[in-house]
Amino acid sequence: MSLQHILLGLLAQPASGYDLKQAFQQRLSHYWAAELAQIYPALKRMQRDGLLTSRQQASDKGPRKRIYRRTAAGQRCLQQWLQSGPEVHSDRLSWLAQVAFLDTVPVAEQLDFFRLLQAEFERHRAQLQTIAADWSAQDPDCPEHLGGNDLFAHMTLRLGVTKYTTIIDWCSECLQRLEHADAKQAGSDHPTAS
Amino acid sequence: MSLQHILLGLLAQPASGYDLKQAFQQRLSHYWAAELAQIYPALKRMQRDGLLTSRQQASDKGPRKRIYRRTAAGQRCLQQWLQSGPEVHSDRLSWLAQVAFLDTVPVAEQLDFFRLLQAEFERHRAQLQTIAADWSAQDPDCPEHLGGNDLFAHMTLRLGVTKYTTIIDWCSECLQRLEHADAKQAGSDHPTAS
DNA sequence: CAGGTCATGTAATAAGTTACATGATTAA
DNA sequence: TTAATCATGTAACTTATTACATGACCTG
Repeated sequence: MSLQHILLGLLAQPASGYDLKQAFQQRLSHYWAAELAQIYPALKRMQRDGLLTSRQQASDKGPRKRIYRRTAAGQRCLQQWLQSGPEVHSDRLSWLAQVAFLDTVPVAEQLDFFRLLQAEFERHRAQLQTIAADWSAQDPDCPEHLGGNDLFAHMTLRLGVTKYTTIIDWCSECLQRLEHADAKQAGSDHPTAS
Repeated sequence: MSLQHILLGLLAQPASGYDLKQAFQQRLSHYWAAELAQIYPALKRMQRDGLLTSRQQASDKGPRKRIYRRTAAGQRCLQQWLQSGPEVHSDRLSWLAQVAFLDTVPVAEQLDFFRLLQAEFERHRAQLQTIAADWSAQDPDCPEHLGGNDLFAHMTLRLGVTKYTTIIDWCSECLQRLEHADAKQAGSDHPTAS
């Protein structure tokens, strides 16, 4: 159950469930998502288990918040997660499963599929590049000399960009292969007048 | 619910639940996993919904199997899935979330983490490369002239290899950055005798 | 006859999503 | 005053994992 550990990680600063949801969107959106309906019960459970404490606090805007903070046990739990080595589960990439069965639709739709996929990942990459640009605008010699959490945040950002680039390039390659195969096919069906 | 659609895709040839589990391991393992405990009920439900038919059949080895095959409705359902465009959900890469919080452990463990991660993905890549090698051993001019389902199977294989390579290279980069940052840190703590 | 693989299932639990319900505060 | 945002939660449902139960058949 990684959600618990991720919440502990995000709680380096005390925060409410609502704050944490925003942190997910801002910091982890391209590799983890969580709904409020999942976050609130998780926080409650973690408090019950002694990993967190909470107290209510007036907000600058809107109603009172319930602010959570890690206990010493919460700290330990986070450390253990990180010290237990990387958690690599098998991915669930349904779009890639779709590719595996794409031979059951006509070529025109195969091409559409890859074009849509490429556009989708170009959007994803653009989002990350915007973040990266903001970052280096604020701090000119950015990739160097980053310390503490910023270093790791930058690493995850960088992997995101290169991973999306890998997929975008692969889409181009697939499109070329399909066009090539399609041309050969058309050639044998309808040989030129010669 | 992609599992249903993936099962439909795998059922290009009639197969039993047990056969399908093996197909998952052999064909989709690096981007989708499914347990028998998930497959059997899914097949039952799909038959109830008219997407599949089944009949019992003696096996060459072991007890009788229940062989499933797609109905016309099942075919249509698969086509619709593919024609509805790529299904891109946000990934859940807990190891990447771990990286995001790695500033809370000592440098030595940060290094260990990336070394383990790199080794893990090197294993993954090696698996795929074995498959790719078998493939081109059987068929010398393999990447060219592939048609039908083989073309798409080859595409997914290729993405797997390049994606793992991207991650492996990124690990090297991260290790370098950490060693560099650590050297600077050590330098300021313990300046050389000069 | 013991251990392995083939083969099919159920039960209990965990994790995640969608929909619903409530209410405060603030800016237009 | 009305829409947006802030804020917290519950209920129902779907999806996925782990553990358990059963039994046929085959090899040594």
